[in-house]
Amino acid sequence: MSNVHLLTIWLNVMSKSELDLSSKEKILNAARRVFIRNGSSGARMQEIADEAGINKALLHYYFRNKEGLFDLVFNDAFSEFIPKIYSIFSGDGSVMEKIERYVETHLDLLIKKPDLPMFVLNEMQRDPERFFSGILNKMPGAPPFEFFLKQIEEEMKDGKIRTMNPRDLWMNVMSMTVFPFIGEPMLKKFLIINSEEYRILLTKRKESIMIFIKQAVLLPTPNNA
Amino acid sequence: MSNVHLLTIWLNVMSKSELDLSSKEKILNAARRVFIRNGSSGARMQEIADEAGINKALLHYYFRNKEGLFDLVFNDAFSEFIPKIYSIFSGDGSVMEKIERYVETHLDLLIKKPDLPMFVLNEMQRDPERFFSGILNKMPGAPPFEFFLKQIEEEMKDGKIRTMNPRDLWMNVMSMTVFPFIGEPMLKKFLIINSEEYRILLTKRKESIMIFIKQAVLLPTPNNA
DNA sequence: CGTCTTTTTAACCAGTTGGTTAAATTTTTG
DNA sequence: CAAAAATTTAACCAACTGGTTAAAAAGACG
Repeated sequence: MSNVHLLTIWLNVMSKSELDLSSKEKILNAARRVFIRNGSSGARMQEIADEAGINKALLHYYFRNKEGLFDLVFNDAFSEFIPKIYSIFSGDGSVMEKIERYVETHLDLLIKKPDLPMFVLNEMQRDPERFFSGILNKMPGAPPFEFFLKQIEEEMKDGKIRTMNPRDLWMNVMSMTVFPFIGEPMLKKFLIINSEEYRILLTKRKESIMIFIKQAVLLPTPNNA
Repeated sequence: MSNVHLLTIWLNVMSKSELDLSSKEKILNAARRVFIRNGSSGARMQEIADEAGINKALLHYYFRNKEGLFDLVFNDAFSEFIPKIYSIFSGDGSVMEKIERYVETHLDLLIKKPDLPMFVLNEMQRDPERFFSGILNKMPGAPPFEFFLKQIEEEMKDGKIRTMNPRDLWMNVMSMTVFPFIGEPMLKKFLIINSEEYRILLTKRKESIMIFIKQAVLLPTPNNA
């Protein structure tokens, strides 16, 4: 009863004082790492507390329960990604320019947080609804996906890019961008390289992917030299 | 003490009478589904028993513990995949022929068991050693990966395929083949299609991928028409 | 029918885990 | 300094979970 009231007050204070410095963020970062490492059910609250350098009581002092903590971490994973995707695909530019901007943006983000896609896709497959009821439909404006698909079709009709199923094109682009961060252990075995060499490969990935896509998709321009 | 002995006898009997009909296989299939659905730590023995249509006692009657059951399921996932990969990449044929055989083979397998890659890659990232100490190094003969990488380099020198980092090529091929089975929930949202349409897309994927790769990689043959 | 294996029932247990609580202690802050 | 907030300590609990056990019941089989 009074518990709920105290919580409300506390939440207001917290969101107002944008200076959530150490402890709360330490916990969130620790939680992300532990959730990624062990999965949502494999993660232990004690482990999160240890990793954050605090104790379990304080953990529950800031975050009511495991589920809530997980949701926060999960939505955080999209808070950076989705808005960027929206702005890229709904903005100006040719199909190839948008693809290039997407590859660059997503790659930069994933190199900073390589464990994210495994975490996100894993939990998304476990509960797809969470994705739908999360950030995705809280974005302002219509999703740019339909618009972008039509744009692809138009450029195909105009002979700017090779004719193919637009969805296959998009699938290929996203696959080549994201999969290396998911299949790392297997790919390292197949490609016979260690973690260092793998990271170097990822660094050069943007150019590699774009050349590959352009060769596959771009038609030799007939008008100018 | 006598427990171990009984177990040994029981194992022999079991492996000899290759007629493990219903119950054992029912359990294994159920286990795979539950492990995929909930992850290794999220899976409950009771749930596996329920899904298999038997009870927990019988489950432990056939499989000592959760860990052993999981290992069986995990290795089963590779028992079909790895040998095929080995035979494709160590066999005869041009780079493009091998890529085509790989895409076709892996795609066929994944369409039958779409949940497998998420399961495998997930647990592989959690414990990469298991993969190394599993089927991979129990295969006869040297791994064909190094050989295939060299074959790619040779064909590039010979001007048969476009020059690029062979590892990037392999990475792209594998990404486009596997990722659609991992990113389904997200891709369905982005591509604005339902599960049925998505499955149709996957069916036509082999041709789509191969055309894409050929355009990206194949040089126009200079000698013949 | 009698024997052997499979399967069920049902109770039980020890360890783990998420979560609580209350008091003490420390840090911050006005 | 004094009040308030943050953090720790430590004990505790209910629920769940993997796993065991023993006896009974149901099938399979010669």
